[in-house]
Amino acid sequence: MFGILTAGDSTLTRRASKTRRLSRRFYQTDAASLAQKLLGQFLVRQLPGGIRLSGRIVETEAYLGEPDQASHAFGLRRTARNEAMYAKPGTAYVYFTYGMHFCFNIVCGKVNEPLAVLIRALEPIEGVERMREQRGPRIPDTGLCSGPAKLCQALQIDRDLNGIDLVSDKRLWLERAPNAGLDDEHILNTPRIGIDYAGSWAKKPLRWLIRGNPHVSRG
DNA sequence: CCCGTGATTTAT
DNA sequence: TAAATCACGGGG
Repeated sequence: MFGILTAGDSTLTRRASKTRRLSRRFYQTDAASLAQKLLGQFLVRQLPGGIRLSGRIVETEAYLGEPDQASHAFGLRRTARNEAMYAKPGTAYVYFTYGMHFCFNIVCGKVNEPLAVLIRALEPIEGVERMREQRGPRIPDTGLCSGPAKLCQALQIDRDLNGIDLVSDKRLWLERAPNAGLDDEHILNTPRIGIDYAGSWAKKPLRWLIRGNPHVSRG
């Protein structure tokens, strides 16, 4: 208690973060648009004990719901697992897969319109040493959050955060970055990863990444 | 390339 | 109830 504050945890930083949090309006759009708008923005995790972790979003994928064979909500499939996809824009959809991994998505569009953006990679910014404790002591910065399950492990995102509102929750939210809103020349658009089963939808270019960024899951 | 891993979904 | 699936990651 009453310890010296580190630079990253300063009162100034925390006050600024309040005014920069992304609002409901930001998420009220289609998944492809949101996926691009998210590049360069900050994902922030507040841990119990006051530790703040954050990263800059460098890779995203859009999942388009009803018509999208790769979406958990394909054909408006609605189950206990994907219920959060039908909630309001700005809701977190966190799911568990392969018996050991979590993935984090941001719901967009409108209520009952199950659109989402998968966050696939971050450039670690705050709390890098804490992330290394979560992920492994020898992992380089470029490997800490370079995949959808890696970033969940690094930021301690699990099923407890499924369904939370990113506009108001105290544990996880997004912040507007000063220099986000990248020009097209700095963005690469490719097919999505790991959805070979999705027929013609497997080929659609619904993945976006910051060109040349070393923190992405694959070049 | 292979395979761990177990919740979730889908088929009987 | 049983079988198949899986928006992954780590190790050859």
